Amino acid sequence: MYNDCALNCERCLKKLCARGIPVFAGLEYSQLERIAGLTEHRAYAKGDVVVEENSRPGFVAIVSGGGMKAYKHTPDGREQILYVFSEGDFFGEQSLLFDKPSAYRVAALQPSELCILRKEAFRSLLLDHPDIGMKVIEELGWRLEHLENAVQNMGVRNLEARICTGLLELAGKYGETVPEGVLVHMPLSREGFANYIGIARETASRKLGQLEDGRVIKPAGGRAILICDVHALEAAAGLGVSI
Amino acid sequence: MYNDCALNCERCLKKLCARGIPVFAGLEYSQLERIAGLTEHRAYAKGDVVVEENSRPGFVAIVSGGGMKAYKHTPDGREQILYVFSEGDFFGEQSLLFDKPSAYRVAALQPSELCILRKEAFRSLLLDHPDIGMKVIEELGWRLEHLENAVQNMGVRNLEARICTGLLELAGKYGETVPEGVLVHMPLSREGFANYIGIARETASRKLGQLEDGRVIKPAGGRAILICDVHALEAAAGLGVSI
DNA sequence: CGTGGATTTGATACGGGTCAATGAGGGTGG
DNA sequence: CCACCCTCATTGACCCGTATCAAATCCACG
Repeated sequence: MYNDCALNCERCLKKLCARGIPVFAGLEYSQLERIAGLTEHRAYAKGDVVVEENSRPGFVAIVSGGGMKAYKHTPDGREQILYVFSEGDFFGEQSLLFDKPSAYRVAALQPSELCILRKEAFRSLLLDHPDIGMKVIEELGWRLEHLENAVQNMGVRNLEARICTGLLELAGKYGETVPEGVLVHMPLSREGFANYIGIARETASRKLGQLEDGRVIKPAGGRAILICDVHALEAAAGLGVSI
Repeated sequence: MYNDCALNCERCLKKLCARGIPVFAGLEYSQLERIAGLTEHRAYAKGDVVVEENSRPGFVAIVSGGGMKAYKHTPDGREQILYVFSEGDFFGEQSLLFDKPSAYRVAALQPSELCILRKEAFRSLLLDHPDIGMKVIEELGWRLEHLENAVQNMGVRNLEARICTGLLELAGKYGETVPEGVLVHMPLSREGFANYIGIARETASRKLGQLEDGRVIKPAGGRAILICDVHALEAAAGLGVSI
């Protein structure tokens, strides 16, 4: 399932500092050292399940490398991706205050590393550092907004708007501005992307093909996509999402 | 837009006590008195808009009577209901820690009353009563779970499952057990219900008609619906939601 | 260079949206 | 007290959009 990781605390600590993990932003180096001392490090291979739906993980995990998908699945195998987590994101918020079972499964999209804080450790951190609590609440607020948008997308908006919104959303997190436009390093396969926006894999292919024909996007090797015409994409997305 | 309400604090205080508003559960009577002193009371008529999408309300509101819907709407008039708030629920969490614009509009479903706490007042309450903060986080956790389920419903589940899940969900909040089954006092019109689960009004009618034919539900006057066969409904809902 | 998985493309079916007409309440005014 | 009207809900017919099934092609990796 997972390997106790060979990463030493020093490396993790560097990461905590260097990457500016949001929930720990603003803490002193010495405080980060203390946190690093509390964390356990685990590495996962692609496909490994980190948290099972309805289980009580008992820890809060911060992604220190790679990426994770959080998804719900039906008995007939259809999966709906709720979140994509990458470096600096955390999950396991169910363990934060009261032990609620996780509403979703979390699995690694790539070989990944996690910093794990057992719930007791995280709670004691919260007591000592109210800032962290604030950051957590802020993050939950963003997560709510993300889902509120997702519900609207799936409820009342057409396929094209959903694709474009999904692309722009991922561009915001995984995109880099280059002279030709915005280069998005997609964390998800086509199938994953389809499961993220709630459409069929084939349909995602088709519509992305149309966007290519319209010179709005261009494949850029591997999973990368170059958004050539951001404005067209935003117009098609229709409302309220910008990179 | 709204009338400063003739309710006196005494009545509001009684409500705070009597209804056991979740976020204030566990507080002393004297503390509730202090809160009542901080609140402002407003009454709204059906259809009144309380918070506009993208506005910064600057307050946290607790529903003390009636009901509210929170929804997003597209330029072409389609609306997606995200939450239904009734007595004891709160909204305006965007003002909690940082002034984020509201991601949705809130409007009264019926003549309603709100207890309004300006953000400064609520923040000072949070400082004095960490319990309230915990309750707020807990509530946000439930709200996340609600949306996570909604996203799955809209993404990968068929119409019947969505209707049944929606009915069961509302039954949990607005249902009372009677000898014949569960009597649900629907807070939403047919159109509202359709907008809540993300389908067309007509389709909702049709499928509810089929459920009546199958003796699963029965109209019970006005908007009320009697669920005769809870098990059948749960089976059709398919997964994970129980009253 | 070969193999297997992922992606794209094509053809078809059908769920559910849309439009249009009818029907049921419930409040209002005569 | 009844009739009317306005709103909301139901019912039916139709058709578009998207899922599904099937096959071809691409691509990464050994």
